[in-house]
Amino acid sequence: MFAAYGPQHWWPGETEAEIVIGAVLTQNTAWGNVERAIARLKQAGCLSFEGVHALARAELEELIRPAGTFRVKAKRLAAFVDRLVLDHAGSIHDMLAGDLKSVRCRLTAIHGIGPETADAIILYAGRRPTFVVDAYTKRVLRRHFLIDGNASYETVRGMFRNELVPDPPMFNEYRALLVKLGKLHCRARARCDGCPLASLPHDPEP
DNA sequence: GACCAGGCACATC
DNA sequence: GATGTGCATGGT
Repeated sequence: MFAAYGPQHWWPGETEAEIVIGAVLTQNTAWGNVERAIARLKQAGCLSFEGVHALARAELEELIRPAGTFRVKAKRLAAFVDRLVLDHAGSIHDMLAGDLKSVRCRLTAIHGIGPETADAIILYAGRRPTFVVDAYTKRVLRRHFLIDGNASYETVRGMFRNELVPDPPMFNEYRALLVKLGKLHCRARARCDGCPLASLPHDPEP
């Protein structure tokens, strides 16, 4: 995939705060809408943990509105920065330090941070070796008959963790390339009845 | 107008 | 433990 598509330059964010905020905002949301919300936060001078923490809930909601489900996501971002400030004195490095299992539990205990968002934060903001499993990853693996349709998040994550050298930059690139390929699969199937992809399992599994 | 997009929490069975 | 539903915007 790397030979075919080259580096994907993920995560598209400059700071740890921007990565975390993007990870929450992109939940069930197209990235283009997330970019617009992030641009509004930046414009308001609030694209930081302190900035988000200082905002009133209604202000935060209004700024991130383009990303959709803005009330839900404002609550989740507020929950994250609250834990960051209260438990780690506002230090993201402190929050992401310690053994990976503990860090993962710490993150998933926060309202609005599920397994995928936690792994995205750990890999892309913490640059630590955990694999992010998303719908595209499952789609690509399933269409290559590497998993079946009901494989759990942890099962798929375990495949990468057990069979690859835990190298964060490689995990970063691998997952980004899976998303790239997953999108191509999706589009190719949508417009090309005769292409070889059409013979692969449908989504969802028939 | 329907469907989907780099999920998650919550209710219910 | 498995399944269903609400959240809400913007692009196709």
